[in-house]
Amino acid sequence: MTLPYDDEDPISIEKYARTLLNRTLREVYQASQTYNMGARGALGQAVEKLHFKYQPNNIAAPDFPKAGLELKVTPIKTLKNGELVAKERLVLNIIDFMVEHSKSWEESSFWQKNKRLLLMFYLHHDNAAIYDLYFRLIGIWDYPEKDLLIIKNDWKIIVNKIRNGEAHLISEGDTMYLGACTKGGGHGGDFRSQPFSSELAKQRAYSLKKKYLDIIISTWRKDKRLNDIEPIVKNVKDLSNEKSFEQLVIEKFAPYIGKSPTEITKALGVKINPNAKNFFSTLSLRVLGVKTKKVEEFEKADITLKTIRLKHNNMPKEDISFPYFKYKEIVEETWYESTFRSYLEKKFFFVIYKFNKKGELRLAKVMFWNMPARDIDSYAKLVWERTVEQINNNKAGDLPKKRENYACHVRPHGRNAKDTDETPNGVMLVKKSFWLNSKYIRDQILDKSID
DNA sequence: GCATGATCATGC
DNA sequence: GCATGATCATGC
Repeated sequence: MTLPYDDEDPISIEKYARTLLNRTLREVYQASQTYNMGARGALGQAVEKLHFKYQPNNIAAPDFPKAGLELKVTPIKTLKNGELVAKERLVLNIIDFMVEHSKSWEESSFWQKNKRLLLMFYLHHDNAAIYDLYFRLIGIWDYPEKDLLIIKNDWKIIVNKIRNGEAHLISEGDTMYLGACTKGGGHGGDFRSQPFSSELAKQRAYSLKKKYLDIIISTWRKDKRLNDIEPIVKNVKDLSNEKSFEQLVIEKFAPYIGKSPTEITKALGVKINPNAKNFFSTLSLRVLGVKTKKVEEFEKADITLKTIRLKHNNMPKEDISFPYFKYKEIVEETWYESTFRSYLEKKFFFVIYKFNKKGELRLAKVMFWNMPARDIDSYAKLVWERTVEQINNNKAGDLPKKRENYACHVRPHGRNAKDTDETPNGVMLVKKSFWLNSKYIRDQILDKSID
């Protein structure tokens, strides 16, 4: 059968893909309802069959092997402020723990299949048949060289966990752009064996983080929000196989360890209002050489920059809060797919200051941190489950306290006591959220380098 | 000195 | 007006 495009030529394929831009499959193909409408991935399969005229496959090579292109059909949505963002992460191929560990980067299943993506973003609609969804952005995505260095390092982190017999301890927070997300069995229910440990590990697939997709979308749309974002890595040569992004960032702070915020400001030769509430975060941005409000790499990797001030006994002055939860929504969640768990799987960048004996603040240390998978599925899980149980038992007024759990607790988090939310039992109660305990944070950051 | 409850400041 | 991150106040 003659194809309506040249399957050896990526540009021809991209051009042909774009004929679906701002259209639906039904408009183009008068599609019947033959295919499974609701199934996940059904639209992708329909695009392969109806539009590209090939049978969906399950091979290790890209979908268009001769052109070296992997086709991905993935949803976007519009936020209340009109911004267009990815609806979810982009799930790529499943990782075969038994095989992947023996591969080099070049031979890896990720690189073999996904080195060049043909992305077709469609606008998500809750109740629409797959034939009635509109394609809004279509194009080939070539990872910028700088991104590729970070992705390559991400891949090493994932594979090293397998090599260390820790496939069961992989967390999306371990990596920056390339994640290893759970796949199958209701997300986290499908277990596989791993080569260097007898522990079963959740089946995982490579994925591109949602925030990484957001930047692809913004880039293609030339969104204004890109003006607020500036990269730390100005030049590809800033990174190498020997120097990861994290190391580069830590090096940028190294000259200022032991210095006061004022001294750092002076040394940088910048003017920042020391009374502004965002003084510390602005100072960190300037140390990183970023003049705008946001760091590109942090945005794409969904890394939260947090300033922590340690008291003289190394205890952080404050606990770390998360957004409040809605009582009626949290009881409908499962732990594994809970909002709280998704917050905990993110990476943090801690800029840690410490009060010295005279009560003066000095930069003590910077570090990237994400909550170890073990802690997430033990301490945090217990607190979350107890919280749901109490709310369900009409005891939303008595949720896990700080002394009850080593890592986290629940406490009010509204504008004031009158800022309330309705419980499943119809009672109005002050808004609450999960918090990470200062003591737990202390133990996570404690190191001989702080004294 | 810490746990707990409460509120502030900022930005959208 | 509200969400969110940051911080304060009180009492044990």
